[in-house]
Amino acid sequence: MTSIKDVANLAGVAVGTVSRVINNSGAVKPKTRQKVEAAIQELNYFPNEVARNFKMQKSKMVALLLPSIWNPFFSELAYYIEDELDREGYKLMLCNSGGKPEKELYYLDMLRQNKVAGIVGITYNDIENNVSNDIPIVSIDRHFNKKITCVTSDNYEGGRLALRELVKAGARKPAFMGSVTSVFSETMNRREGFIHEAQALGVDYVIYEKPDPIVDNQGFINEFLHNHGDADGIFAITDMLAACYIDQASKQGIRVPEDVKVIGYDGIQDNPYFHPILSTVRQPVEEMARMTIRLLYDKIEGIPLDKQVYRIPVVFRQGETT
Amino acid sequence: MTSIKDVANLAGVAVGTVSRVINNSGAVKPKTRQKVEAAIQELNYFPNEVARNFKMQKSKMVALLLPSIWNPFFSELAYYIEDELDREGYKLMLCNSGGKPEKELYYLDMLRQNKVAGIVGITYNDIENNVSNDIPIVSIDRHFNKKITCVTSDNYEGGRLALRELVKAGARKPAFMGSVTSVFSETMNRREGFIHEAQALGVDYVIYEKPDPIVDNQGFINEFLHNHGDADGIFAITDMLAACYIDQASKQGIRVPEDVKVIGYDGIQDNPYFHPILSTVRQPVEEMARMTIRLLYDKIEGIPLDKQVYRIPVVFRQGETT
DNA sequence: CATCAAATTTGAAACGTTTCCAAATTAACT
DNA sequence: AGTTAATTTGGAAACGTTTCAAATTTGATG
Repeated sequence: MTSIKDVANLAGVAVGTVSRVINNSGAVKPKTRQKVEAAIQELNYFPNEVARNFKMQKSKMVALLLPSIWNPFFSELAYYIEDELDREGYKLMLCNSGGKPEKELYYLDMLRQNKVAGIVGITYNDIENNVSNDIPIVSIDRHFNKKITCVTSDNYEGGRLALRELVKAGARKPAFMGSVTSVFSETMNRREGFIHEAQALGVDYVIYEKPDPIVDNQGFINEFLHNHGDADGIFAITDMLAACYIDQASKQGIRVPEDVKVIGYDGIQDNPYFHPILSTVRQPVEEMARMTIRLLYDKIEGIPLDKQVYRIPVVFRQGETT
Repeated sequence: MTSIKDVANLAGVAVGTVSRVINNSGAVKPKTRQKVEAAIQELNYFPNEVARNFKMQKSKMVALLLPSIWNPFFSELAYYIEDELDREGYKLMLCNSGGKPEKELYYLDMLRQNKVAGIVGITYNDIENNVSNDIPIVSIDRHFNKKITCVTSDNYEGGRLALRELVKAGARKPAFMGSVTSVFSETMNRREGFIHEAQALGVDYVIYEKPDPIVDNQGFINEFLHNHGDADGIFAITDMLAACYIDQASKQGIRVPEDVKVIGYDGIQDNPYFHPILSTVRQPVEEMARMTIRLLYDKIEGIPLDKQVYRIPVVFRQGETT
């Protein structure tokens, strides 16, 4: 492989000079620059990025650690994250943890060994103590501590919004359906918003939860239908759960939205060719992704951030289920 | 950062010895090994992977170059590819090209500079000439030349299968709906299989194509409906197109499957909560992903492959649209 | 205990950059 | 032209690892 040394020889200059030409650093006489550039052309030389990373002790690689890229919400997020990273010449490394704590730690270790510039983490367990201080992290939807900045949709307002929309659509006894998430998860606030708004409006409501992650959605939903057949509105903590509910409910002859109104959360239906089109609280995925990366840039450059948690407004998107 | 030298000092041995302990290469006396391991423990040392990559002039990084991870077919593929890579300690770098030739070339250049171990490419234009020989590539669904091995579903059989299923479901005049793909694209064979099977069975058929990629699906479909209102079976080249057709057709009062039978290709509906559940030719995504990576491993290790194109059987999956 | 082969260890070179100081050249004034 | 200041260039050191030839230790054998 042709190296900077070959270029220097051919151009009749020192390696340092070639380096300065390549990086536009330091002063170089126009004539010298020309010679060097000619040599680069002739040898079809391109800098060895690996050597550079090594020398600089840092790389332009950012890792995205999430449960599964297969999940449509995450794949949309990953799309925008990669796009935003590319704008500054950063590269994206993808790590599927499956939500398993041991795999999350395994990847965290690996990323440290590989000296990535930063990490975007969507993790299931508390990684606060397993993370070295010298690698910037921004997490999505998980708030651990000062060290790890968090970007999230405004879950609390989302919960309130969902409750209001259910009531507006005619529900008299709305139910929250979801999982008991860890105290670190910001998604917990969806439930809080729901509850507080129900109380503020004086509406009767139901809370139904299962440990996270829910493995047996169907069983969970059937149990709910058995115990709370009187609920006439559902706020499901994710679109997937909402869709699953509708599927199960229809098997029992329950019609949506005639008998029960349903609202999900996420807004994963990008191409609304499939039905029912969910009424949902749409997360501003693109904005979240870009903000995450820009905050990560700040951390990489050592710029102090003014907040620990950045909440981005959500909007209600009307579908066919309310 | 603590380096191999610190470990060597603490353990009272030479750096070479530490290296041999870490890599299990060469002979090391048990007693020495113990001393070294103790030192590693005490210093909490872990090898600098970047330095290693540099010295070895290769990394365990594989790039996945595709139009958009947002596309559910690709995100499933990416999931399995990452999983298979991780089994051998390889890492995945994700590159969204948007299907734009210039972006594909830009990424290819970048990957070369970064000395990735290999590339999985799902590209829109012919990258044959823009790729150096020293970096192994396996492509999915695109067959350029000897240099680039191709993994694909058995598109030809998939086309035949779709035609047969449409006829079996009662269609008298089935239509193929898709895009005129480049000659390099293996997906072209879906059309060929469709045509040949129709001819073999003596069935009347329609071929309707638009340049790839189709930007205005709706316009394309409406044009089709206008020109070929008599077609009573549709084989759409992707599930997305099938779903879009059904959506448009229903707006014109056409019922599926009563009036028209529809079959897609891909099998993207992993969680069939949404309707209609498409009848489709399911690509064996997991198998394709794993085979792709194993072939890439062979290429990385210089093992010659016996074929240029590896075709994996498809199956028909009955949904609600036939 | 002397010898020799095998096993183990040492330490320097190399990988391709960037960076920094010193040296050399050029430019700007008297 | 001579002096000084500013600009440009040269080249070595350093980053953390692996590898390899040479040196040393070990252990068996006579």
